[in-house]
Amino acid sequence: MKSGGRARGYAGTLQSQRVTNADVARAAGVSSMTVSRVVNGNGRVSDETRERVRRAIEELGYQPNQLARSLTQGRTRTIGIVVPDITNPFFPEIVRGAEDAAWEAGYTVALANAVEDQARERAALRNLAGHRVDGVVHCSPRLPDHELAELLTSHTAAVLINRHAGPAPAVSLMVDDPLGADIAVKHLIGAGRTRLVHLGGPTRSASAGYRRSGFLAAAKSAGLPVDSELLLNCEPTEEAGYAAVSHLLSSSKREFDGLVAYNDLGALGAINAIKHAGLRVPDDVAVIGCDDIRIASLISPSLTTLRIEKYRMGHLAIQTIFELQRGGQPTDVTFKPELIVRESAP
Amino acid sequence: MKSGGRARGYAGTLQSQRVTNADVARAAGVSSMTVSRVVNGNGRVSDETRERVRRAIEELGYQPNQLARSLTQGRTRTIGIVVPDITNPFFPEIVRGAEDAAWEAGYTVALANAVEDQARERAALRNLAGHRVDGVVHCSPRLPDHELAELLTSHTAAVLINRHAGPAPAVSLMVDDPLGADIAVKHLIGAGRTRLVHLGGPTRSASAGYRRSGFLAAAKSAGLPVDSELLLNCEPTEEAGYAAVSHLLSSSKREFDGLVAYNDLGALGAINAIKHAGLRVPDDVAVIGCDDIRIASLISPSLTTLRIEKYRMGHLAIQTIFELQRGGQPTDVTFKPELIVRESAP
DNA sequence: GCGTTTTGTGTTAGCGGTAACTCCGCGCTT
DNA sequence: AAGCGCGGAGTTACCGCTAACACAAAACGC
Repeated sequence: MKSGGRARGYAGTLQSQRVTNADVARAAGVSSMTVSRVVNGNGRVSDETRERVRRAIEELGYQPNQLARSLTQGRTRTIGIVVPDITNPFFPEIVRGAEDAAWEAGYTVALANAVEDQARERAALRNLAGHRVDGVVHCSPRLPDHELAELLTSHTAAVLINRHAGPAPAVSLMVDDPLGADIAVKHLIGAGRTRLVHLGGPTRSASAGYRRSGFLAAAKSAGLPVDSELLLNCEPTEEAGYAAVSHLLSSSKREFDGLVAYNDLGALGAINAIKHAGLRVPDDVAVIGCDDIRIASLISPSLTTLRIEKYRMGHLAIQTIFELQRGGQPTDVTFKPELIVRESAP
Repeated sequence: MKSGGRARGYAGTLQSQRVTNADVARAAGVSSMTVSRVVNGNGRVSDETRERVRRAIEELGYQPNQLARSLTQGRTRTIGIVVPDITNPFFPEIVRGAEDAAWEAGYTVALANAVEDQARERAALRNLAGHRVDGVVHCSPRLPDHELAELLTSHTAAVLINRHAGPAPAVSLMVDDPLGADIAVKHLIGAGRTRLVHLGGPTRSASAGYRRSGFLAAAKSAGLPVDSELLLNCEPTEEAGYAAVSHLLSSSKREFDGLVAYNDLGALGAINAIKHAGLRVPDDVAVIGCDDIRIASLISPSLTTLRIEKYRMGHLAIQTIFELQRGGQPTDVTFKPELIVRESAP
């Protein structure tokens, strides 16, 4: 990086003084109440006056102050979204779905990254509450149950993604992890694989827990022995997956022919580690991921994975917030994962 | 997707009545001004009183209303970020960098997707202005110069990423596209490639324009003839890149041995199209992308590409906003791309 | 023609904070 | 003893907007 270009003064930008309701009123020769009525389209205003006000608004470039509006109306038309890390490709689609839904309803989205750091996650939730967001969508919360519950009580509406609400006053949008694990394990067994590795996610992630127990249950019900040394845990990244599987391969316990990963990123790391060790995917080890992020279909071998409807989850999350605002009692929703068979586990 | 789970009443969540400044004051037996002073840590308050107020805040779970605060102070401690599409892997890193920088300073981020739709981009900018964000970071704006300039005047501070400000009152953070194109073209020539395709981005994207002219200039200075039929344009997605290159391959003009893409996603599509046509990368066609998104190193063949420091751009964007707030005159900054040589163009 | 509604608009009072000023009492000069 | 400075509060007004009520003029009913 290097600096270049020219300096830019800002004198011209500092709006001499923000145009207010009252300015418009003065210009149009009416009271500010009338302006408010025109802007919000409620109350009675004669056509003639409305036109005059409209023109004044136009000329002055009046832009209602949402802060003041929110203060009187008791709602901000803003919704907070908390994600562990927006650079994890699982989340942008959720956020996009959420933003689209919010947008359709004239709402704004405030985004916070928890950064796999409980303190920041906590602070983010508090901060959003301070900003009086009308609701929060919290993706894959890492906070312990009781703390999460307490923090959510200061929000008017909350939706959790990938986490049971437990004691928390929230609606949950879940993925059917046991089902997903069952599908994955059965698929591998169907392909003749019998020694399976489970590459799990971070232990503080609830969904990592759900997926691991789903894996164990599925293996058990299929009559497959599970070697505890083949149960790994790592951060949800390619690097961590690579490291974990490399380590396993370099140990004595390198005999396995199938691997189920917590997420696609980890699966990618696993595949690279396996290749690096001179083994082939899927010939020596078949790999199944989870999430179906974009990249899954683009790598080679392309990744067999459990597809999760991320966009729809995000979209539904916002609509659920709205439903809560209306006083409705939306129920938890569980999304069924779908196995997308590609090359890594045909 | 299927519905399940239990209904959740919200009776317990609706905070009976939000705790205000005045409530705390009453509980502590002081005036609300004193509460304010304790919260903000300014003004004089005796240790004893401070302690009393602290306790009251704690007990009541008081959370200052940022709206009211913003209204009196004339700033929101919120910054808006507009991106074309958060699901394009180029942007999450920028957003993450920005959010981290904002976070460090106690700021909140409001996110808007322009969705490759000018109307929505416009509306997003207006909406953020209505929310009185203290500044906007606008990534790859697609709006025409004059309109962009006008919309930005209603913001107190603006930083553009990947776009020259032109008449707009904003600071720009740019990538040195001519340099990047030059590096890419020279690299291909160095590898003996002489017939190059340029897979450009959307025509309404400014950076697409910069990169195309950079490509043309580089080719010219290298004495390479440029066939206009080898100059393509497409949306910045894998699908579009695939389609564009497939189309080219199925036409008569299929003789080319190198390709420079507007972005990595397009490059991926191109590679898949080339493979699909029975050709090999890099043997028959060498491909160079741009951005160095995560996936670039994970696919096969791994992608040679121009690395852009996305996180740092996002981080710097926010710091530049702060600098503008302080009345500074930050200059435009140009980031130098770095060629990361991988398998697709060794 | 005189109440009664309807219509169009203004007035008032906050929403929850904080800036700016005021006020009181005490110790310290001189 | 009068004056001053200062620590530690409280008062007032206002940020920009809107809910709720008030009220005059016009339209209506019989």
